[in-house]
Amino acid sequence: MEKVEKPVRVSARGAATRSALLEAASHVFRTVGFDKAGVSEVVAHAGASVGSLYHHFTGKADLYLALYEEFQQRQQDRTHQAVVRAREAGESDPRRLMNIAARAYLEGCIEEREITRLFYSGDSPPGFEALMRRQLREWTGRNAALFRKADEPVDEALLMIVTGSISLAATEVIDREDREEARELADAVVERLSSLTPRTE
Amino acid sequence: MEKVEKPVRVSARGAATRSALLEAASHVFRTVGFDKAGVSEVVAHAGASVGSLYHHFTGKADLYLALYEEFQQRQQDRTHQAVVRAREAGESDPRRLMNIAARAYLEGCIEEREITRLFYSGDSPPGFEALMRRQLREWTGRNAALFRKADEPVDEALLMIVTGSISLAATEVIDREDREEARELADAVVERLSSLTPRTE
DNA sequence: GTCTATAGTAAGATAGAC
DNA sequence: GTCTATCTTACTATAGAC
Repeated sequence: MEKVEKPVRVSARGAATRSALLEAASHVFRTVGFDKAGVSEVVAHAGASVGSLYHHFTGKADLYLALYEEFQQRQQDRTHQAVVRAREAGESDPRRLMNIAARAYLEGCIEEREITRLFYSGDSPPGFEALMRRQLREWTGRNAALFRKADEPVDEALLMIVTGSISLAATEVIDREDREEARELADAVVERLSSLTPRTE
Repeated sequence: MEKVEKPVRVSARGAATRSALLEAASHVFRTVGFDKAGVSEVVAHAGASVGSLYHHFTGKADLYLALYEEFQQRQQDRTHQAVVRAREAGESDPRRLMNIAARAYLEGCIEEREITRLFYSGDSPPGFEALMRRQLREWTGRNAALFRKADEPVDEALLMIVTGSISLAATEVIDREDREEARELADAVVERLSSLTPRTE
């Protein structure tokens, strides 16, 4: 089966409107939350109209999901690059690589904490929680791959512990106003995890 | 300031209606989800009317929250009793007690997995996610108290790891159709956690 | 005090002109 | 591609019978 190319937007005006809508949605959602946010507020901030919004997106929820997809892509790039760099530096232990990826993910949350708060707030369109759970499982899958790549047996329970810990840590670090404080917390959790992971049974 | 007694419902018919509404809401929410569920569907299943609903509850969200409060109370009873029983059996190690409480919580999720799925689905009224996070922090606080009670320093990172792991484990065990399989998963995670917790640094 | 029937209201979604 | 005006849906509130 062949991958169908997504129709690339060519109109300069169209792209600008779409971009402005995303920017406005990001601002409004972060300010008043997804549920309370009105479509009219978003288009007002974007200097566009309701009809425009429904031309570029299928609705309010779609706008939210587009913001999340962009964020998720950036996060995946960050963690992927961190692992690649570590590998190039000679690291090959799957547990260490997993922790490096986890730390990079948390760093991304801290750097983009404003928008991250939105996604972890629970104020999201219906079905978003399920989407996040799927992504979390994919992440677990990629971590399992690190073990297989190193010809080590996959420690399912450990994967769940690491994944769960990082999820909770993410919600905690974005609550810290001071970024340095947030980094200390992230370091502490990852450090503690890495001090636990070497254990074999 | 004085605690005001909640007015106890005296009318037999009223109590029955309220009960029927909760039962119906539980069924409808689990079937079609909170968002998609209509107030009219709920009252139809309950054999009541919309006005009745608004007499007993402030709205659809209140109905959901009432169901959650009942669930949460049962869960707290379970974990509390598990800890009390363990203490009576001579257990005093805060790490073991924490794990016993965690296992009891997961057992409750498995026993009531249908309703638990609803609360962990993310399809909830606005603000519910924030409520769950508060409760999670309270749980962490009670675990911290176990350490203080035993005159041991509180290991913050460990608390976060245990809390995060159990949260994720909860979402996983309720997905298992087979309860025995779910119990094995719960055992594995708690087992792995307890094999890690004795570590001191 | 409890319920039925009905109206109000707000906001997301759509149609069709430009 | 963009916009204005309109529609629809479903939660919310209330009047009044029992």
